[in-house]
Amino acid sequence: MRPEPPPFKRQRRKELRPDEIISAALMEFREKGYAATSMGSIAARAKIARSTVYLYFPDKEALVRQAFKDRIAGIFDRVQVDFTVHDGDFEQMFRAMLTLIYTEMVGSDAVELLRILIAEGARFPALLKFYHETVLSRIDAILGLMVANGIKSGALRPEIAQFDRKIIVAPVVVAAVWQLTFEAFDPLDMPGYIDGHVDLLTKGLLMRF
Amino acid sequence: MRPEPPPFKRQRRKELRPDEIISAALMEFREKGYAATSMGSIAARAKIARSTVYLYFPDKEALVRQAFKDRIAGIFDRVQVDFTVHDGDFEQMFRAMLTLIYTEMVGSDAVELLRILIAEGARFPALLKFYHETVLSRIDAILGLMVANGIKSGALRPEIAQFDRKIIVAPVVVAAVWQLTFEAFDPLDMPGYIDGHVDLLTKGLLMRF
DNA sequence: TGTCTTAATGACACATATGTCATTAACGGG
DNA sequence: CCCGTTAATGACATATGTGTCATTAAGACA
Repeated sequence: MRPEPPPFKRQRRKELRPDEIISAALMEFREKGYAATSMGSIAARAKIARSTVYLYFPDKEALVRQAFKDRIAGIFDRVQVDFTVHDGDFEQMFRAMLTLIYTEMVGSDAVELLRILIAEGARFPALLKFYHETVLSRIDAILGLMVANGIKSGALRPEIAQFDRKIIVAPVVVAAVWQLTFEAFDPLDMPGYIDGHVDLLTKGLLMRF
Repeated sequence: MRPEPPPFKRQRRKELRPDEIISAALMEFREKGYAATSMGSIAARAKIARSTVYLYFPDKEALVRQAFKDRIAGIFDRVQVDFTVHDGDFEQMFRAMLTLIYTEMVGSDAVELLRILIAEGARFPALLKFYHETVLSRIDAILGLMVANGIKSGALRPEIAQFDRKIIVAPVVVAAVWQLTFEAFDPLDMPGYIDGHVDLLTKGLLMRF
C-alpha cells in the first residue's frame, strides 16, 4: 500500500508483533471498514511485510477475534466497581454507573468493536456470541441485581422487574451509534445528554411518594 | 457468481430494472454486507449480466444512494400521521407513535439502511447527511412539537424541553440494532419491550400530581 | 414480415487481494 | 566473533473484482 522510501533494518520481535498488528488493524478498520481492509494495508500500517501478518494470524477473521478479546478484556481490567451495593441514593448511583459506561464504551476505541459487530455480525456468529456473553449479559446481570435491590429497599417501582433492562441503558447505545455516524457534523453535548438520561431514569424508575 | 444452466431469453425492460437491481442489492447487502458485495453478485441475484447493472448505475455507491432515497421515500409515503395534535392522553399517544416507528424502522427492510449507515457512513458523508436531514431531523421536529405542546398544556414536565430528544426514542434504535445483531439467538419480546419503553417514558416525562 | 432502435450481453484489459514457500538476515548463545 | 535458529521477507500462483466497448438480439413499428 505504501512504498516505504528507506529500507528499514528488519527487526525481530515475536512478542510485540501481535499487539502492533491488532492496533494497526483497528486503525485501518476505522478508516475503511472491516470488509474493505486488506491484510496488505494492515501490514503497511504496522510497517511489516504482508506475509509477516500471516505468521501471527491465519486470516483476518482470527485477527479481529483476537482484537475483540484483547479490547474487552482491557475494559474489564479497568472497571471493577460493584454497583450492586448502594447507599440508597439511586440518582447518584445511576449517574456514576452511566458515566462509567459512557466513558468506557462511547468515549474509547471500543466503539469501533460495536461498528464491526453491527456491520459484520451476521457473518461472524462466534463474535456476536462472545460479545453477548462477555459484555451484554454481564451488564444485564449487574442491572438485574441493582433493580432487585432497589425494589426490595422500596426505592424502585416493582413493575420495573418486568422490564427488558436494555431500555434502561438504551441512550448509551444510541450515543455510541451517534459517535459512529453523525458525531462529525452534529456533535452530541455529552454532559447534557447524560443529565437528560439520568433525569428520565430517576423520575421514571423511582417510586413516587 | 452463478452458472445459470438454461440460457434464458434476454428481456428488455428499461423501466423495471432499477428497482429490481436495488432489491437484489439490498438482499445481497444483508447477507454479505455492503463492502463485501460485488456488482457481479448483485447482477446474478437480479438475473442479468454484470455489465447491465452499469447501464443503470455508474457504481455501487450510486446504487446504494438510490436505494436510500427509494426506501426512505417509501416510509414517508406510508406514514402521514400528525402527532403534534393530541387529545391530552400522552401515554396513548406515545404508544401509538412509538408503535409506528417500531413497525416502520425495526420491523421492515429499512433496518438494513441503518446497518449500512453505521458500517460505511464514514466513507459516505453524503449518505449520512441525507439520512440526517430526511429522517432524523424530521422525527426530532415532530418530537419537539409534541414536547412543546405537552409542556404548554401542563401534561409534561418543563425540564424536558432541555433534553436531547434522542433520549426519548433511544430504545427504538436499540431494538433496531438488536435486530441487526443478536436477534437470531436472543430474540426481543417486542410487545413487552414497547410496554417497558412507554411505561418508562410516561412515568418519567409526565408531570407528577 | 422485414427493419430499426437500443437494451442487454460477453469479453478484454487492468487492478487488487489472498495464501504459500523458499530464501534472507537479525541477534543471542557458545 | 562466528554461527545456528528462526523471525521476517519477496515472489509466485491463484482468485476475484472493476469498468469499458464492440457485438448481439428483443421487440416495436411500418
